[in-house]
Parts: sequence; C-alpha cells; structure tokens
Amino acid sequence: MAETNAAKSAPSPSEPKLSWGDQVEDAASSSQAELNTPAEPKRSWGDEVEEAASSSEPELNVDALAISEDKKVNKFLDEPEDSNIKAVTTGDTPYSSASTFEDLNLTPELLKGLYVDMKFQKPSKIQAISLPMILTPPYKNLVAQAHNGSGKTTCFVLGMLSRVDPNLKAPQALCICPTRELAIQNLEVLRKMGKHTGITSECAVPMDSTNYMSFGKRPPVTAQIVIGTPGTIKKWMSAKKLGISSVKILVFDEADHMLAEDGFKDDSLRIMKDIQRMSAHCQVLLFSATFNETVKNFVSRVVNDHNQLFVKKEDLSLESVKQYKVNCPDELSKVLLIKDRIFELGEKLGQTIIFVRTRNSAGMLHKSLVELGYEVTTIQGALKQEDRDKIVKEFKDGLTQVLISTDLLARGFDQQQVNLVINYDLPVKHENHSEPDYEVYLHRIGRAGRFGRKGAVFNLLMSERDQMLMEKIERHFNSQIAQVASWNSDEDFKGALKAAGLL
DNA sequence: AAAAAAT
Repeated sequence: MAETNAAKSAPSPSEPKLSWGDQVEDAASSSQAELNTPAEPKRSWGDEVEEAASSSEPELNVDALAISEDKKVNKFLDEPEDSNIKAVTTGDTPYSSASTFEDLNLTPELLKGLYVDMKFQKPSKIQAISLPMILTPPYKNLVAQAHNGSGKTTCFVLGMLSRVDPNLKAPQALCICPTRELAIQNLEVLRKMGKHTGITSECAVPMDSTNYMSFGKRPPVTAQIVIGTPGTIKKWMSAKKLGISSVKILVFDEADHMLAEDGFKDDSLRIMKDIQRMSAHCQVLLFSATFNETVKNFVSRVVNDHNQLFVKKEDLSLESVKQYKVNCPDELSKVLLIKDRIFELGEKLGQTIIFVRTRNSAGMLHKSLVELGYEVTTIQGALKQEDRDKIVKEFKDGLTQVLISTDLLARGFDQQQVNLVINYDLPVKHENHSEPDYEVYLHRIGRAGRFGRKGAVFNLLMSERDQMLMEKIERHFNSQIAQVASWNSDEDFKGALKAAGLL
C-alpha cells in the first residue's frame, strides 16, 4: 500500500466515516482492515458520481507514492498545527519531503526573500510535502488541504514565484481568491517573498474610486503574476486585457469555496477552462483548510490526474485554540458580555474579531457598542472599497483592537495578533438555518491561533436552536467544547482565558 | 431572512 501517513497518525480501525483517502484506496483495492467492512456500502451520496469518475478517469496508481519516511519527515512531528497530513500521489513521479528550503533548488534571490524578508527558517510540514510536488516536473495538479495558519499561502506563492520565467514579460501565474481582502493580502506576501527576484505582479480586484482608470484606456497586463478576484479576472480576460496564453500555473485559494455551488463555481470553471484551452499543460493548484465531501468529489472530476494532500475532519480543529460556549439569556446579554468581558479582559490580550451573520447585524452591534462608549470598527461587503481597505489596514497596523465582521473575513485573513474570536452568531447554512456551516465555523476559529499561537473562541448561544447547532458542530468535529458557566462572571472568563493559555 | 464578486 503506497499511501503514507506522513506523520504519526495512528490508524483508526473503528473510524466509521468515509474520508477523503478512502475513495482513492477503493480504486487501488486497498487491503486495509478498516475498508473491508463487508456490509457497509460506504457511500452516502449516490453512485452516479462514482460511475462517472471511474469511467472517465484513469485509475489512480498509488504505488509510486514516495513521501520518504526518514528522519527528514520526523523533524516535523512535533508541530501540532500540521500533524496528520496524508499524501496520495498518482503516476510514477517520486517525491521526497523537503526538510530545508535549499532542498527545493530555489534561486538565491528567492531564498533571500524567505530567510531575510519572511524570516522563515525551515518549511512547515505542508510546505515540506507540497512544494516538491508543485516544483517537480511534470508539474502535476495538486489538491491540498492543510490546517488553518499552517502556511498554505507560502506553498502556492513560492510555487508561482519559482515557476515563472523572469525573462518572459507576460502573465504566467494566476491566483484566484474569494475576496478582495484576501487577494490583496496574498499579493503582499508574494511581493515581500519575491522582493529580490524582479518578478512583476498585479492585483486584479475592483478598483476603488480614487484609483479609477477608464477600463478601455487600460493597457494590457504585462505583470508576470496576477492575483485577484473572479469577477475582475474574468472581465480582464474577456476584454483581452489579460493574456492567458503563457499561463502555466493557476492557483485557487480557498478552493473548496471557489468550486462550491453557492460559491464561485461557475466563474472558476470558466476561468479554468479558458486557460486550459489556451495552454493545455497549465498546472492547477487547489488549496484550502476545508473540503467537504461534495466539493471533494467534484474536485476529483474537474482536476484530472492530481496529487492530493488531505486531513481528516476530526483532526482539523487547532489544538492551540481553545473553544468555549456561553449561554446568553438574550440579545442584550450578548452585547454586555462583549462590553464587560471582551473589552475589559480580552483587549489586553491582543486583537479580537467578532463574527456576525448579516451585514445588518454587524451594523446594529457596532452601533450598540459605540453607544456604550467603546471603540470598535466593522467590515462588511457593502462598504465602499476604500473604506474596507482602510479598516483592514488600521486593524493590521494594530490601531484598532476589536473588529466586527461578516464572513467576509472568515477565510484566509491572517493577522497574528488575533487571539480571540467571538461567534456572536453561529455560522449556518444559507438554505437551512438549522444546519451549521461546518466549513465556515472552522475557518472562523482559524483566524485565531495563526501558526501555532494560542487562542480562544467564544460561541455565544442564545436559543434552543443555537444549542442544537453547537451540538452538531461538536459531533461533526468530534470535539467537546467547554462551557463557560455564567455569561456575566468575570471569574469564569478569566478561568477560560487562563485555560487557553492567554492569561 | 447570506456573504462574497461584479454586471
């Protein structure tokens, strides 16, 4: 059996649920005990997709997996934030994990960016495993899942920077992100890391009114790397302002959302197909901390012959981030809790993000807190572009301590000083508010605890429905979430923060 | 009874 546990994960024979790897193992007729439960059909979503997959795609040959299990890999076993990543490769390309950035044959300019500007010392585990897959010919497609805050951005940014030909002044790498904020953040990382390479880059997001340039007058893009949001990328492509004939690497950040039915599926597929028509050998990289079963199966149909890295959902919650639930009798008590506990206790500990469900409730909560005399900023998609930029910049510069946000910032937003996340409203599925959105929950709590830092999450529960949602979330991730005894006890909150390692 | 992008 060629599938390898790159980390110390013990096989769990009692695991009843179908996980990502199982599909592949089925195809390779695995002999692992856990897959041989005879009476189990092991499928919950119908055979239609399975048939389509087996008829249209070559069977995976997992025999060639070669994540080496030597001491190089063992170096990373103590990093909790990215333990238990499983790798499955196709074909006969051997890969070995990179224990240092030198192992990757990067240019001296890029190494300088990594060590001096980014202050990196060695690859995190997801980087050690994924970078050889990205950088080794024949440059196979990759679907990669890794924990929040474990360094996924570096994987694809480094991948883009090292695959670009510096002498060719045309777009060669494209990265699509779900929000303007994430595109800007990723471009900042890319520019910092690639500072000494001379590689050019551009952000393709809706322009703010101050930088407005008549679209027709705009010259075609010559930047070698373009990072942006789907609408703007599509617009530039169809207006022939963004040439795609030289694009050889296409990245989707937050890929599960980019390919979800209620996400950016249509835009993403359109962009992918247009590029693949122009340059057939374009490498596609899909990165996210979450891939639910539906998206997972869709992904394996749209991205052919891809290597995979994945994490079981039970292993996905960050151990360094302590999660709590608090019962609040009414709306007012939620506001008072934030006023008296979060502002008075939490503010000293670092920055806080408060997530709400709607733009409207963001505004209401903002108003209540301001009326009580507290300083807080709010971000949501209906604000003007320049206001959004300003609020994010103030928060990133540490000028503001508490930020209210819709799910605009749920994914990818990277601010290391955030160690408190408040779910003022629990995330629910759009089509059914009695069903939690597990993926969004995981992304939200991942705003705390960046790169293994300590953090705490407080889920404010107000109704029977909230209780039920919380139970479902606990069951889904197989994790017990501790209860804070009383919403209005300073001592209880101090105790919780202490237990989280923050006080 | 959404949010995101953008037309």
